[in-house]
Amino acid sequence: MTNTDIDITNLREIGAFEGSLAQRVYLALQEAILSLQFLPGAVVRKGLICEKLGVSRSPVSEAIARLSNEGLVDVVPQSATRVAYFSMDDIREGTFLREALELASVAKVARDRTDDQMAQLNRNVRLQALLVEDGDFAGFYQADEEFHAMLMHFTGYPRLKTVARMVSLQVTRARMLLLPTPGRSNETLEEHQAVVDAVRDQDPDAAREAMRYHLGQLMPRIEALAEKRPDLFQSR
Amino acid sequence: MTNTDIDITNLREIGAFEGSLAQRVYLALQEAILSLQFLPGAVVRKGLICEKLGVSRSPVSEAIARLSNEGLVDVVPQSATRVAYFSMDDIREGTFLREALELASVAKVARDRTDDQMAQLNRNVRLQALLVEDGDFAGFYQADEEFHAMLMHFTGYPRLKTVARMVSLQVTRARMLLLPTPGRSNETLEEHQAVVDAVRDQDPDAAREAMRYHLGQLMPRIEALAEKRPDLFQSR
DNA sequence: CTATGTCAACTAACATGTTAGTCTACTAGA
DNA sequence: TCTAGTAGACTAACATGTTAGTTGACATAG
Repeated sequence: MTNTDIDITNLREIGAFEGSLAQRVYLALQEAILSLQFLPGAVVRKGLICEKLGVSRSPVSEAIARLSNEGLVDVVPQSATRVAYFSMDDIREGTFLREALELASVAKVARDRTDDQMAQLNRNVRLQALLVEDGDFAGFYQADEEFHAMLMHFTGYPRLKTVARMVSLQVTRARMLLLPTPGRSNETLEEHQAVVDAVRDQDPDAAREAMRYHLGQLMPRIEALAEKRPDLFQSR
Repeated sequence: MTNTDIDITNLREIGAFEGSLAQRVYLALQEAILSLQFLPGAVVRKGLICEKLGVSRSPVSEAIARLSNEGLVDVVPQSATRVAYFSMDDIREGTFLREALELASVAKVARDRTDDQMAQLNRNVRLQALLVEDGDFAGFYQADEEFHAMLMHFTGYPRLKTVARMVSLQVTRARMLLLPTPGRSNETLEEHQAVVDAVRDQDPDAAREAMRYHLGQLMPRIEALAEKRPDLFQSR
């Protein structure tokens, strides 16, 4: 049982974010949790955060309420708040929900896509190829995220991206532990290309299957990880 | 432009709910909004709610923050909070998201179902048949909700039901305006039966299609409604 | 040495006071 | 009469004070 506090120095100043104080505190905390600068089990102290960020407890409370709602922290009423442990159950569920949304999206986009959207997808994938060639992993990661965001954007449903992000936050956090695997970028790129090909052909079923295969590559790698870092996981 | 306040008398006392004060206030307000006792465009006044429910502004603020997150109210910073208007865009998006989750769920359940789960589904559908026979619309509505909740529960993913509910809150609210249509209960029952049959046969594709057809019946009826009650809708 | 009961310290939850941004209504000018 | 500017009232957002529930350490009994 870790009884450690969070390392408050790993919290970015709220000046780096936009919106209301509550929103900025929320973003700062979320970033620290997702990037594992706040480790699972660490106690989140409102007082410390207020002091560090120079705000009162109100916006911090609202931020923590949201994080709790997303399952990134566990609140014990009248007692304490801790950074949530990883849970294979949560990750599996997040993967399922994410897949459901992502498959429905790509199928719809394959049906309804415009030529302009097709051009944007092509451009993104060609960018990915360049980044792989250069060995720019960080850049590739970002282009990867953009690829998926782009598909969701093309559905015309603005909340979709937010919902997809929310349901798979635990998965996102787990991904942070995954080191770049040799050759994986190349495979990822090919999988993305297969999705784009199916969208180009306006073949919803093929697009679904290509995306399903692509997404299916993640879970086994996370499961392998759970073996290596049991300290971060919680059976409950 | 309606400038009316909400009718505070239509708010149930928080004694009727469980959990923290914030949670109870949230449930009370959500109920009033979903049941259209609070009409779109009405101004939600914190002061009035505090007075009526006998709590301070803190729990009310947290409740409103959650409702805002779900899109049931629109908050104008430093100014006012209003009950959100209906929006066909939101409803269409909610329908899409709900369908994505529901189809993935029913397909999974069709694959993995146990005999015990099958028995529960059969029992529910038989109950529905009885309620239709008796013309008990309220009871049928509830059994309908339970049917869908049951399928999601059988996936083994506990958050699924919550997420599905959240993304389709606008749809739920719109459904409240739909009066029971003669003969529709019978059709609904048949559609549910088709889903159960496919699950019984452990045929994921058939289950998906049966569910897709079933869910597809709702949207046209809501669109018809938008014509009749333009006062509740907002183009934006 | 282990189990159990008590108590003090700490925290989330709640209440209330304060600030600053927005809307509206009124006024003045065209 | 209509527009534009302005001031005042009102509200959400934020700060701070208060309450009550949980936890965990320590002592005491078995």
